[in-house]
Amino acid sequence: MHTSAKPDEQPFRIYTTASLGHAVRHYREEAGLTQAELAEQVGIDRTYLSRLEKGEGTEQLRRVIVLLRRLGVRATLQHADW
Amino acid sequence: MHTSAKPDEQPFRIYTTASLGHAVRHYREEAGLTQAELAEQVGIDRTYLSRLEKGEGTEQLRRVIVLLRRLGVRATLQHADW
DNA sequence: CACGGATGTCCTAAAATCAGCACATCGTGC
DNA sequence: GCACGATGTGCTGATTTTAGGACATCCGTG
Repeated sequence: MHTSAKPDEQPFRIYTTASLGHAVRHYREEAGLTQAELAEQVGIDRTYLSRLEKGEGTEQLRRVIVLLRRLGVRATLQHADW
Repeated sequence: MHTSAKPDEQPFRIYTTASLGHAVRHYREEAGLTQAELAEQVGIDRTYLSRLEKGEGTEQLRRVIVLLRRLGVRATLQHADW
């Protein structure tokens, strides 16, 4: 018990807004939150979160970042050319 | 010449819209593109890209994804809890 | 199968974003 | 210092998104 707590999970790769939605749902469920709870905690509407998870793709980045922070998820960017 | 081409770069961690802006600028410059060129290639306005790189934070995720794809950048999500 | 909680979806008004122009500023080369 | 390309920024209208309510659907559980 000195380095990592949940190391054995694959990161999600985000290609589309739909894949973002899947990831958010995964982390939300893992956190044991309902849509209503998470939405309220980050100040967005529940129906909006529902649509986001379904991948409607109209999200504003600012809201997504708040959402991820709340879920303890880190977003990283790196070269994909290999 | 068998595995990776540009392996020795640190990934960018995205905490805020400002850090996204920095990352986009980094990859754009690395690609040798001007704002006008990149903006035109992904179908957004140059002034909008300028503001995005400055971190104004009002972007829609859909546009950001197109931008990253164009720059050959991969976005990933993973647990940050450790 | 009735109930309750969670989620999906339609609709509208209200709010926020984006494009595009004009012009300012910054760097660099001459 | 001037010219020129690249970038920053204020502004406005047109477009798009979001909140919120209402209701449907789905799924466990008793």
